[in-house]
Amino acid sequence: MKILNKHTDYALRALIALGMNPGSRMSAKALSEGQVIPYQFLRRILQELIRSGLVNSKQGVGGGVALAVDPERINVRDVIEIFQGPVQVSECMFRKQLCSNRANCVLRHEIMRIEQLVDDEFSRVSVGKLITDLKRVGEAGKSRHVHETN
Amino acid sequence: MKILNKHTDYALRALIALGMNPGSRMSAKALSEGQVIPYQFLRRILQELIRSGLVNSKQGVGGGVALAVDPERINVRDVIEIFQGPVQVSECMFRKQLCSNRANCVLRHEIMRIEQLVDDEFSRVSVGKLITDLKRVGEAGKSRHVHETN
DNA sequence: ATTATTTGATACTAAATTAGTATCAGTTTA
DNA sequence: TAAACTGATACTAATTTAGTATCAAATAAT
Ligand code: FES
Ligand code: FES
Repeated sequence: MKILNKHTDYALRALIALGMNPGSRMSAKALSEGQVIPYQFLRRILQELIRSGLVNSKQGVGGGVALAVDPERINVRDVIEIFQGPVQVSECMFRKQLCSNRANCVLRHEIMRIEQLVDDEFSRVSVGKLITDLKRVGEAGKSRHVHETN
Repeated sequence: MKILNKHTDYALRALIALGMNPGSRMSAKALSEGQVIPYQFLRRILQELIRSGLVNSKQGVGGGVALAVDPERINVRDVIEIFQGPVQVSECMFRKQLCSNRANCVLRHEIMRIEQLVDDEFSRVSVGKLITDLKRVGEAGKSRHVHETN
């Protein structure tokens, strides 16, 4: 049961990389090589991040993408939502009118509670926090990359 | 981002149905009709529940499945684990030795925290609790079915 | 102006997972 | 011995996720 998919994972890595040296504009190519993410795949992910307003872009030589908002104000929840839709544990479909008392459904109720909890927790983790933590650890540890799912 | 898949969902519905009238043994056919779950699919799900020890089975006429353990001692986490594996938000693969300080990875750390939280919460929801709640609500509401994902 | 570098838009393929179906052998009861 | 069951297992279909490819348009440097 995996919660983050590659889109989300790569997006987070890219955002963190962009936030590491503030104000930096990086090309998809550079990011792809730095974070070891398939170029074309990353391109599409970046395009979504641009559409969502989290990063801005500039075409042409010397162009690339940069954070459009303070990394403190980007949280993991946002990114999950962009690539995987809102957290929802399960959803009743009223399939063929069978579910006549959705409002009273206990399982649904419990599940929504947990769903909310997960949502809140992911909201609490900002890219900014990840960056500052990474930097602090980096002082000692010295590793370049960011994170790798699978 | 859906957390429960159909296997888990149907399994839970079956377990709840079995627990509703204690000691009852029901055939896959009856369960399938009662809960509106595709018969052959449910059969395989039940077979897994049997293997896992949560229910026992009896072959032949009048046979079927029944809960093997107290519904209070079956929780949603158990069922998720059977059908979707352990909760794991994401996992570092050490792909090509790039991830040299997994232990210090901040994203991983945060994610494991949330993972643990989700796990704990699902552990807290027992089939028994769902049943008693359902019964209480059922007094008033009067609906037959259990829950429906999608 | 021309060329190299970059994103924008979008279509496509491949792999993996999830959902669902089918079949036949063996057990139990009537 | 027939009917109602589960056990085991193989199979197909649908959906989602992951990844590739292409071409147009923008920008900057030469
Ligand atoms: S990148 Fe490997 S553990 Fe985070
Ligand atoms: S079954 Fe419809 S809400 Fe639970």
